Amino acid sequence: MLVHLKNYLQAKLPLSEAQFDALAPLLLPRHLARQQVLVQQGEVGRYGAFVTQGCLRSYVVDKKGKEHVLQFAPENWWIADQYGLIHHEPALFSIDTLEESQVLLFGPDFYQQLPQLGPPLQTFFYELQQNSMQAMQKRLIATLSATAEERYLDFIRTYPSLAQRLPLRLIAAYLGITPESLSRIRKELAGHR
Amino acid sequence: MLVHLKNYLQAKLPLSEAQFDALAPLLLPRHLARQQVLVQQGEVGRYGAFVTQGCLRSYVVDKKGKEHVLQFAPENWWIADQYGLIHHEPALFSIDTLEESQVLLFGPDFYQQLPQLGPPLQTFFYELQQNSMQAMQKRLIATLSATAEERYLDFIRTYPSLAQRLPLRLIAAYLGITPESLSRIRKELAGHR
DNA sequence: CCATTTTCTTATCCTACATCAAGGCGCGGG
DNA sequence: CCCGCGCCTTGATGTAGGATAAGAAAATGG
Repeated sequence: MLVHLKNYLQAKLPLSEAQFDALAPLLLPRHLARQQVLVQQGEVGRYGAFVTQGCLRSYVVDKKGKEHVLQFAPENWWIADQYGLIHHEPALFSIDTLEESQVLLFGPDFYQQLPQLGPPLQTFFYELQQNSMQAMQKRLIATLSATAEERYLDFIRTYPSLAQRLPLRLIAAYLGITPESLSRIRKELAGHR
Repeated sequence: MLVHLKNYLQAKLPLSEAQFDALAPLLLPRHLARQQVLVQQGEVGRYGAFVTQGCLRSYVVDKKGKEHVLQFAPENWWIADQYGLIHHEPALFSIDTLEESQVLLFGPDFYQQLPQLGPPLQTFFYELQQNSMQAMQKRLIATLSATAEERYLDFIRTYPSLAQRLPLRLIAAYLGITPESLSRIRKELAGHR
């Protein structure tokens, strides 16, 4: 599965064999069944993941027991509680698999080793972080200012492959509405064609 | 006003005179009147700011003309559209002053020069960014899962000094509700004492 | 220091979405 | 084959917060 990561990286930046070989030992290939919990909200997590196959998500469970999905991570996405991992603090959210998946796990050492991996990789991960920050900002803005229907259309744009692949209750948990409401929104949208 | 920043930094990390002197030229002290726009949503911004006096905010205006506040920045806070600044891209949000303020402005060069400022400062700004990432995550989670009243209590905890200092419509724009609703919530809370 | 604008409150009515409840459909296991 | 069970839909009703309006209080600026 490491070869998958190599292809992914080489498509995005110039990367020598030596540089990739320095990165590889930090990553642990792993096969995960469906519904496996990788990080548990409130506990100190040990891993983040790069997804080569399948799909993961990060989510919180609120006091009323309701789930809220923060992020989906299908193929070629990174997912982690970066802050908790680096600072060895309890995670704000959980991470689990939605399907049988292939992942490359990394621990806190990954972030410590980053500076030694050379400028191209270091810059790449730095930008990755900035992108994720910006994505989060956009999401907050959308949550504050858009209707459920607009956010659903946004979701389809962000994760085109997932709209059909995931059960509707997960999409609803991402949008911050109930499955019933999403069902009605879909009906509404279907009618308008 | 640079001395203000120096005190702030020295309280947080070991910092030599030479290191501070390398940082100082990147910062432009500036006095701003109330309601001055520093960054305009949709335009390429030129500055971020460290606030030594007064208060700024970042916010978006949605298509219905409603304002949504992303962040407040009173004394000793940093505020910037980091992504847009670094990538010379149009800002996702605006930044303006809520009061007459003293700030230290910085441009895109600030981020370019960071690696040359030495480990303590570089690490500090790296962690600053992680904190802001985590704050954003917490905020997204709260927006998705908490009621307006809970978020108001959260706000008071996050910005104790601002609850009395800012007009209620700004707090409402931060919480994602109308001033009328916030007024009701306050009444409700006052009654329960 | 007055005129004007902004700010805050309160009341009434309205709407997007939640909650509760029931029924249909596809699907894997005995 | 049919039972049970997620999953999705649909309907009826409830509710948090929005929209609108109006008036009092406070801040701002000429």
